[in-house]
Formats: sequence, C-alpha cells, structure tokens
Amino acid sequence: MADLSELEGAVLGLIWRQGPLTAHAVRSVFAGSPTPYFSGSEGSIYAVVRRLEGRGLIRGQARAGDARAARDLSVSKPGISALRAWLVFEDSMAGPTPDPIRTRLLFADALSAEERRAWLLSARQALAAEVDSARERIGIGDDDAASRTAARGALTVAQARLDWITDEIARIT
Amino acid sequence: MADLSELEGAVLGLIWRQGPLTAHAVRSVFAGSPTPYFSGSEGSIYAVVRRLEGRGLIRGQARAGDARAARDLSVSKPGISALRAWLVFEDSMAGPTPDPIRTRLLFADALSAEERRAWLLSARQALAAEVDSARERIGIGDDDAASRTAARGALTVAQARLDWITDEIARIT
DNA sequence: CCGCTCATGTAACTGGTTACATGATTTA
DNA sequence: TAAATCATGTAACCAGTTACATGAGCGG
Repeated sequence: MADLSELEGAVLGLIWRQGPLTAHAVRSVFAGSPTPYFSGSEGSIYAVVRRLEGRGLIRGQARAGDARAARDLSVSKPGISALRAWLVFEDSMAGPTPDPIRTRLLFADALSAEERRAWLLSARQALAAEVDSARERIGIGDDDAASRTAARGALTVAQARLDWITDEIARIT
Repeated sequence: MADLSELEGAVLGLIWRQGPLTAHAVRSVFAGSPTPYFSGSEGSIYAVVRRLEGRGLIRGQARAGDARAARDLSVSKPGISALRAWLVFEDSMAGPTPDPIRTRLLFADALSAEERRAWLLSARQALAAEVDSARERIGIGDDDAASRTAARGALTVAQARLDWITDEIARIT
C-alpha cells in the first residue's frame, strides 16, 4: 500500500473531518485556503479523488434529487487506516521547511548593497502583513481546536521569519 | 522570458556564486544539502542545466586534458539578469510556508488522546534535534555571510516550530 | 588492479498545473 | 431570465523523481 502524498493525505483528512463533501466542495476549500502550496485546481483534486476512490479509501454517494451528478464523498474504514498511517510521525517532517525568502537570500550578493537593503525592507513589510493576517486567522478558527492549533503554528513561524529579517536588517545598518 | 522555478533559480545562483562548476558538482551540492526539498538527482539537475544552457543563461567550457567530458559551467551576462529577475521580491514569498507537521495536526483528531500526545512528544524531540543541527550549521557557514544569514533563518524557524509544539503539549496537559 | 569518486546522461513515471468544456441549480 | 455558483470532468503539459547505464580518473 503505497503511502499518500501530502495532497492526498490532506484531501482524505478533510473529507474525514468535514463529513460528506462533494469533490467540488473539497476543491473550493483548497482554492480558498490561505496557505496556497496547492492550487486547488480541478486537475489536482478530481484526480486525487479518483485515486482515493480507486483505492477504496473514500466512497461516493450520489445525492438524491439533484441532477448535477453531485456525489457526497466519505471516508471508508480502510480510508481511516490510511489516514492514520499517513499521520504517523517521521523525523523528516521536522526537517527544514522550504522558504523562498531564505533561498533567495543565499544569492542576494547579486544585488547591490542598496538593492539588498530595499529587498529586505520589502520582505519585512510583507512578513509583517503576513503576521497580521495569521493572527486574524486564529480568531476565526471555526471554533475548531485543530484549526486553531495549525493557525498558531503558522503565526509562530511567520513571526519568527519576521524577527529573522528584522535582525538581518539591523545587522547591515 | 518565462521566469525560473525555485530549482532553476537556485542552480543558476549556485553556479554564479560558486564560480565555474560541473553539473556533477552542482548535483552533489544539492544532494548533500541539509535542506532536502530537492532530491539533487541526476534527472533534475542535468535537465535544469540543459534548460538553462538552452536559454543562454549559462555556458559550458570543456575542461582541457580531461577525457571525462567534464564541462565547467558559468553564468552568462543574460544569466545574471535572469538571476536578478528571479530574485525580485514578491509578496507571495512571505506567505505561509508548507509544513508537514502543521498539515498533519489539522487531522490529529483521527488519533486517540494518548496517540496524539505521543505524536506531539515525537515531534518535539525531532524538532529539538533539528534546532541543534541548525545551530551547528551556523558555525560552519563557510565564512560566507549569505550562508550564515540563511542558516540563521533556518534556525529561527526551527526554534519557532519547537516553541509552538512545546506550547501545544503544555496546552493539553 | 580494484573500488571509489567524478562525470554525463537517459527512460519511464508521477503528481500537480493551467486551461478548457459542459451542464444543472440557485439567486438577484 | 441572466448571472453566479455548484458540480464534474478532460487534455496538454511540465518539473521533478527514481532508477539505471556508461565510462574516465584516481587512491590505496
């Protein structure tokens, strides 16, 4: 049983948590997510749903009295096992998180001193805005403990990135 | 001129910073990187090199007196422009960073209270180890300012993730 | 001379992206 | 009734992965 990708696990988990959902609803959750490492495009979600269903991890129930071919998806018992298997902690999960700002700073010498400084100031501004919106998202956490936990994590990391950049700015002045 | 992917930008930047490098050397840098969001496999690196060369952003100089077909790659003038264009700051770079721990915690209700607690303890341990190794990497930063800046960023974020998980553990006890 | 490293490359695959197409239902 | 939304799906594509193949050069 090949294990699930991040997207597959997240889709499976979402269907599990949010009760029966249509593929369309799953898609709109991903599309509207503040954390857009997934596009939430039709191409991805419908393919994932087909894969999960093909493996028997979810099943679809046609909705009565709706000619829109809408199918409510729910997680099967094997699906719950697969979700729990995907959840199993591995050390690699603690490894460094990709960060386009950090990656680019490796090569910031290709900019002049002034350009680099301006770059850092833009980054600080954008990170400050990100901290603000992360903080807001904690409040509107669906009254859902898990969502709030995740939101707190996002905030903590955003704040750390801001602190880091602020520190680097101080370092060059 | 379609812009560069993260990997393309990083390869271009590496060749720019580290002077003439063979594709093999580029590959070994990525393969040995502590931050493994890229596999550093032949399949990726050689393809990137071919693409960059095809677009005239790098060029290869056959090494004299070496029958190994080794070619030293260096960045062309258009390559430097492309690198600088890739560097340009965009707000999306400040957006939430993907994090497999945070993603999974969204669905941690699929575990029992004890399992969840054990999961968090594992995560805390792995993150503490990550903090340690991130701290070590700052020391051995090649005496290179940019590398040390990046290493400080990785440490700050790792520490934030650890703080977050520690806090979540405290919250459930 | 054996094995490791340097060095380049290819082939098959996979997961996700963009962009499009189609039609039913709801709401303004 | 027109526009927005719900709902499903396909097609072409792309970047990156895994796994393999080949051979030169070098250190013990």
